Amino acid sequence: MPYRPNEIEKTWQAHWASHGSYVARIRRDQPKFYALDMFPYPSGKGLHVGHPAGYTASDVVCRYKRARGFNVLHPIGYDSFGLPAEQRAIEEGIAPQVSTAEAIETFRGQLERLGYSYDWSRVVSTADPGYYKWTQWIFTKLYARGDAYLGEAFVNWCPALGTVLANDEVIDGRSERGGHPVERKRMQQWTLRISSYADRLLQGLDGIDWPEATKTAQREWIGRSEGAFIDFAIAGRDECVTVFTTRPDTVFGATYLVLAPEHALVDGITVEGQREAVRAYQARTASRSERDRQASKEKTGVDTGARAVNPATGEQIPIWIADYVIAGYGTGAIMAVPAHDERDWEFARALRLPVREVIAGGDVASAAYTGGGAMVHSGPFDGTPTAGGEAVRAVTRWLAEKGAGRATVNFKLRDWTFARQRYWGEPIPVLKDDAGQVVRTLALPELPLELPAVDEYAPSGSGESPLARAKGWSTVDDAVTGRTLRREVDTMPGSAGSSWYFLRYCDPHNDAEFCSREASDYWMPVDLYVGGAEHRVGHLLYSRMWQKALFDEGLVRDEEPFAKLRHQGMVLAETYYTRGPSGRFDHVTVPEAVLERAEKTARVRVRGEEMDAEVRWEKMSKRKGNVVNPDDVIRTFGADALRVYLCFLTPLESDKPWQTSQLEAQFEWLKRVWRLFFEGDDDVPHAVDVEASEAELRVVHRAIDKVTRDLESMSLNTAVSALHVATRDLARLGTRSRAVLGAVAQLVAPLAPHLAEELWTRGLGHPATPGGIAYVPWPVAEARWLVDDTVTIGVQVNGKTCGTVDLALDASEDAAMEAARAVESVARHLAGKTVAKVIYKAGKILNVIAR
RNA sequence: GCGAGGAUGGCGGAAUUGGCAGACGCGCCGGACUUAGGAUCCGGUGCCUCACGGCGUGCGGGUUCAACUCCCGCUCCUCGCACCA
Repeated sequence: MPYRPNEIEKTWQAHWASHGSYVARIRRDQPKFYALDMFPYPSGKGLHVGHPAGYTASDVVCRYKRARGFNVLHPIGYDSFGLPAEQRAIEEGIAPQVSTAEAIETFRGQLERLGYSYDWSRVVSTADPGYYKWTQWIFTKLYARGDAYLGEAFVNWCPALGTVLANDEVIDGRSERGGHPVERKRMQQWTLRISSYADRLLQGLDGIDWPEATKTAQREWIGRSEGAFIDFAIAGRDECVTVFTTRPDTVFGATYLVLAPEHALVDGITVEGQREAVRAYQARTASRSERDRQASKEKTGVDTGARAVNPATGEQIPIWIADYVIAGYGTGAIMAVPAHDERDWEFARALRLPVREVIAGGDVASAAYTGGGAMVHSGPFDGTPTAGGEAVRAVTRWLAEKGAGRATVNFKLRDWTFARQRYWGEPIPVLKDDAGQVVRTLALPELPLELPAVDEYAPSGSGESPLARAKGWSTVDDAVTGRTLRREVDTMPGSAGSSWYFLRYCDPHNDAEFCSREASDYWMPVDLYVGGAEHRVGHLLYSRMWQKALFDEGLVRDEEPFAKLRHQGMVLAETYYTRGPSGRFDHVTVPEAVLERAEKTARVRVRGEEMDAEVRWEKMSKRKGNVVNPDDVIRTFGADALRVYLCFLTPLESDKPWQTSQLEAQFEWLKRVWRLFFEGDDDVPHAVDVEASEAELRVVHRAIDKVTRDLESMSLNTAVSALHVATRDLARLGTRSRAVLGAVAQLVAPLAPHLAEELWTRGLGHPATPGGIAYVPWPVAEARWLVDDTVTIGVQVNGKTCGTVDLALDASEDAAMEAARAVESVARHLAGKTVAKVIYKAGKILNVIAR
């Protein structure tokens, strides 16, 4: 019988499940290996082939590590709170608990059919009360630490829908559904003080093995900058405006101040004559969406009429408001030094404000000069060079002595708004009084605080969460305080449950603790985390913060959760665009037929009509009609072929253009592997106990060596190609050696585990053990089979290759020259010339310099 | 604008870190076997050239006996961030 993946894959999946082949236990006599996949959001649409791209890579590594004697923890679960289920609840009235449970069942089946070696006994689901009990408990810890607080935050408020929208529900300043205008509205929101971890989040990056691009993204997101606060007294008032600047050395050039329009001091300091203009400008700013603000960098602003005193010069300078100053960064106020800051320069030019040069070296009349040089027009500091930071330090010290400033470090990182006005999330375990003040958080015995059943999932219309409708739930006669209190009706964001799930996997059934120290001390940190790069500053930063908070509480040993991180590329598919109403190719379509096809264009038939289309490679998504369902692929080619294909197509981190022909090619390769082990319709095994030939040993040990090195470095595509080569060569040699074929089965096992189990047992006659081939010790490459006695090296004349020659590895230079001269093409190049010099690196190259 | 990464055949990609560029696979061309084939197998395939040979890793320089690889200067692409003081 030929290779029939559907039959053998089912058999082995059942074997692994019934024997608990991949159930992980703490074993102190073995090194541990914790491989983590970013758990999926279980959407109703099921898995698409984008998920297996990363999951396969980590599974290959896990299977390899088991064979290398590691005790592997490879869990999976579901990030099951989220908007799509909530949206379905609103639209169709289906409880998210129900639709999510269904989706999880679908996902589970699909993941099982891909042959992943997950420990299915450790599945977690963030929407499960047994799980979110601990998410809530950690929240109370954060609250106790002062890391969770009620703060004011801007939300996307849509008056027409009467609801707060998530960022991804707002497109171009309008609601995704209905296209209603969306405003920025200040609301009291639970907020996590991630900013107080900024320095540690920055420093922790130095010690972890992550893609450099991701570390850079986090560093920039955190945005540390050193500088100073400088106080500018307001003329005629007791107050002062504190600004943050990284260039205190330019303070003598500060010719005006700018406050963000939202700055708290604006109303108080604005002079009567300017009040109307200031109000109008504030209103204008509030109505402009973030997007509009970004689109136009034209400098606008209004003078408040108030004056501040420059503490360096003693001069009075105007105080303006302008939207180029961001309320949320620094102090929301700047000292403008138009001579040496491009933004200030543009503003000064647009509004005819004075420019004063205080650093020599540029022509500040024509452009801001941001380079270095000697200080000028700066009183006692004239002549001080800016190089080396001396000027900054000296001026900061001087201001500090005058009581007008101090050195500081500022971060871009803003606190994390940790509340959604939504039903489908973890209830925040807090009781408040009627004034909205927090009375207490719930204690562990009161957790989980479960979501109440509601009749209606739509937002309340007042901006409150749908939980506010559940009166019986939201009002509590509290036995602890003896008062009637109100529950928090906001829920946590999707990123809550995913910020610690990797810890719960270590001890998923623990009722007494979120995760025992014993379990986390053994399994943590994660040795390999594979997931999409889109989470580089979200989930991957939040998780690091929670880990640090838990570390501070003594609840975990490690300060960093993920020792090694790798991203997988996206799976891309061809997407067809036809002409939309605008005449441009901007309308996504799924053609009935492709009639003609060029590289980037095609002639297609859509609803019986022929038309031109553009073809682009884009990320698979349901909306674009270009998704490939793994179930369909598995039905035709098997999970093993899909796994091998995903590994082979491109390096792990590169995007993967979906090509069915390449998938088929890997299926064909697996068939060739099958035929290496079985003969004829009755599957007569080839393997016999004969001594392997030297040629066979060379092939197989070379493959062992290459595949081992490639799996270590996660170079899965080249590992597959090494196996292609070995399969081809062994087929030519007609290999029957049980030992050689055994090694082949083992090398194939991480990539195509079902096939390998079949080859190992039925093909080679090994008994089927509970653990299977994954636990058979990995073969070792013997060095003597890796080197050839003879090598083919290139022969160059004057640095240009003109032939090759086969030589003993240790051949002398004379022997090499003799052999080279015997090669006709080399002789031709040497004809009529005299050899001036010979460069010979044994086993590498022979280069003859001839004149 | 800032930051990061990249550019190798018709395509996806290799190249032990300075030593035969193009492994492996797709595609294409040709062949064997076959009643048949979505069974299987073999050969060819960077470009120019009948050939000898020449040219080739985004472009221009440089270092070197030797450069995809190192150095200098550009161009283009992709992805982030985007008035962060």
